[in-house]
Amino acid sequence: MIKILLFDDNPKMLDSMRMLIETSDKLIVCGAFQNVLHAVETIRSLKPDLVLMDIDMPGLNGLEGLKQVNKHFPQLPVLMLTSFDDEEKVFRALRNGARGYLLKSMPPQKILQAIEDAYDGAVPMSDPIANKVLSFFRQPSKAESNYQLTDREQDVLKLLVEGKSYQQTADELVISYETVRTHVKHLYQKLEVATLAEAVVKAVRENLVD
Amino acid sequence: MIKILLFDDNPKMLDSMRMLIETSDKLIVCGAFQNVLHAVETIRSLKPDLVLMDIDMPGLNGLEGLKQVNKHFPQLPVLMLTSFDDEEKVFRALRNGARGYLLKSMPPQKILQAIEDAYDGAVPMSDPIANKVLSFFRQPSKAESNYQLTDREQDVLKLLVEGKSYQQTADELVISYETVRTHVKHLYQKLEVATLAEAVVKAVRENLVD
DNA sequence: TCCAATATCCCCAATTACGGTGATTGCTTG
DNA sequence: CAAGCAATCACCGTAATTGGGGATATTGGA
Repeated sequence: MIKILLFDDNPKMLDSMRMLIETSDKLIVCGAFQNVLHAVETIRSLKPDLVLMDIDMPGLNGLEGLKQVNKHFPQLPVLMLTSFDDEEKVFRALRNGARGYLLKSMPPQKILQAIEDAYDGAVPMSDPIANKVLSFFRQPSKAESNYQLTDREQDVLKLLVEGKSYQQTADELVISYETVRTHVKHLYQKLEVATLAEAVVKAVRENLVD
Repeated sequence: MIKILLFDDNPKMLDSMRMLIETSDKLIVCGAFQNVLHAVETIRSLKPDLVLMDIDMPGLNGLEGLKQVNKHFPQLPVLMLTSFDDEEKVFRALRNGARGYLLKSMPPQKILQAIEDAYDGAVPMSDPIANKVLSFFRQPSKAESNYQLTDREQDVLKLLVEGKSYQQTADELVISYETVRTHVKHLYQKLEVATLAEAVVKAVRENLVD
């Protein structure tokens, strides 16, 4: 049996979550509270296997609760549960040690599954949340957006970033040294730099290559 | 029916994946290839609903394939499939538009579920992968520098990262060209690199200077 | 069809970086 | 005090880069 501890400022939500959870024969609610004021002591005495926490609570909110819990019990998985997929809160929660992030709009069966999965080491996230996380990764890759580097120029830049010399780059791309030089000249123009060091720094900082 | 296109250099893996997938009555394999050379044309003609791609392929590898596919068909979900959870590759894949990242060690039923989920807009990731992503958020990659760079070495490195030449660096620090060279030699030893480009790339990637 | 962009290749000359082997000074620590 | 380290400087020779020219071939559009 997985012992669950609930935090949600809304008593109705607390009740319906409790009922939902107890439809599962693997899960049991070991406590349910409307605030996180005594979360740490509560956890110490109830020893839950997992915490389900609403992020939008008045007073000491879910994020603070998460931080405290994570500080004292870094191994205890905390699932955040909320009605809105506020991007800012999602990332703050993940930064502060949340094990997953669920939307209340998720189908009840999926929520139960997510709890079990989280207990088993998974990182359950509602689809919209997972996609936000994904787009977070995609965003920094603004390659080919500004500088209009050609495919070949990117090939050359990539190898130079890896520390290859012009000659090594030429060999690897099976072109002549002089051709590499030409591409480099163009790269310097486009990137508005004058040395290899500047070029590779810019490439790394702005994720121009992968 | 969800049409799946497979890419994997290992023909046995290709076969077993095909068999696995066709045990599902919602999925069908519309093509299976050992390389990604003609991925774009293949997709144009077969019109798959989802692509399953091995990331470790010789020649044109999975990452390149992913990039090409994503460039031409940004809406087409691509699931990366691999044997090893190489952190670097995981993040590159996510940056380059992968819809999810699965380990071949995942239970077959979970893989099928992951494919369906991905098609429905989810971002399936094997547990170890999801946890890597989580830890990425928790620790904003502060590579603990135990390279033991001295103050002066850091001064020099900083200026080189800014694109200065040895001579410019010497002028700026009011030391001789030869002294800069000495510091650089030490930097190369400590950072275990052999060229300026490698050194500055490492410095930027690991936040060795500010 | 012509033009622009891309990719390829070449030469010359100047500058810069690299590897190795030194040395001197001053400061810290056992 | 001796040993170690950081910081400074020097010489030699080789390798690599940069900046200035110019050239040809192919391709996809206007």
